[in-house]
Amino acid sequence: MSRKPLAIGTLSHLIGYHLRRASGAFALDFHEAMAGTGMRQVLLGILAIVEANPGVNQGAVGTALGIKRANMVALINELVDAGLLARAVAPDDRRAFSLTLTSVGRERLTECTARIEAHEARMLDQFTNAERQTLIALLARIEARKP
Amino acid sequence: MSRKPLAIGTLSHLIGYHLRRASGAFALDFHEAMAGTGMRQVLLGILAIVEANPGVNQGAVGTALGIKRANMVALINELVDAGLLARAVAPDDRRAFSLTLTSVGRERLTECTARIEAHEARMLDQFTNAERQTLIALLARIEARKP
DNA sequence: TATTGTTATACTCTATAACTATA
DNA sequence: TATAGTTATAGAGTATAACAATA
Repeated sequence: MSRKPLAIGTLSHLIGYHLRRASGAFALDFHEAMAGTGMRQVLLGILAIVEANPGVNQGAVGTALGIKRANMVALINELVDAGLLARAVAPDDRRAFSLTLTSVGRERLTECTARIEAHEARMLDQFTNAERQTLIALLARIEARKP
Repeated sequence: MSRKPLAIGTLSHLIGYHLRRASGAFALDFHEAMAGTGMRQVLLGILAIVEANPGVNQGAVGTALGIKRANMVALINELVDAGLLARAVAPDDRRAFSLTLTSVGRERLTECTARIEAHEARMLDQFTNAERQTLIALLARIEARKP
């Protein structure tokens, strides 16, 4: 017995609401796409940043992804324990950790990237390339707001 | 000592990543905008749905917002305890609860809606009306994907 | 003094399974 | 049997404060 969808009232014209719902839909499908890999959105985000910036400091990765220092610790431990990330004292600053991908980490990232591409293609199969570019450009302007 | 922003590598062309970041930026500013009201995104979402559908069932609200039945219980309790929501046994189905806003709930929603409008205006001050419409339309198509 | 990473902690959101009462 | 709401519980994300080592 299916019921007709409810009116969402004031929410309908709020960008924040639609962002929340769309982001949630992506997160759900992402989670399914990663089944069996043990990887999550945050962890892949970290691996991607380290791949693009080999030797980067732990704190800088957190800043780039909007993750607080205190919360980075457990995440990095998880990736190091899984053998995906190598952590070394930074040569120029003995307080800091310099992060690099291990070869296993590189492989894992490649496998997962393939899954992510499929997931994105599935979620956006009704979108033209122009629409995707438009969407990314609009979202990037929102992110660019100073925190 | 500010450092230059890192390269985000593969993430840059992923809609899912940008949705996550943009949604997070909105959530953060929303949270600040609600300081002192005790209201959160989910709670306002519920109030807005009930306002638009007086007498609606608890479960239907959850379905509309993507909240699991089990998680609705505490949220509705919170709103009822705060005197914002009235919960009555549904006249046509004694298993279900029929929800309506109290007068206090209506006032609270009005106050918060004003804050939310200001928050949206602040987040989107660089966007034209056309761009906002485009963004909402694109996001709505993502949400529309069957769960 | 300020910064990097750490620990401890708490709150919110989300997910699952088993229960009750009604239908 | 199926559905509406409930309880209990666990995992994940996020926030703050206080600390050690280093700058």
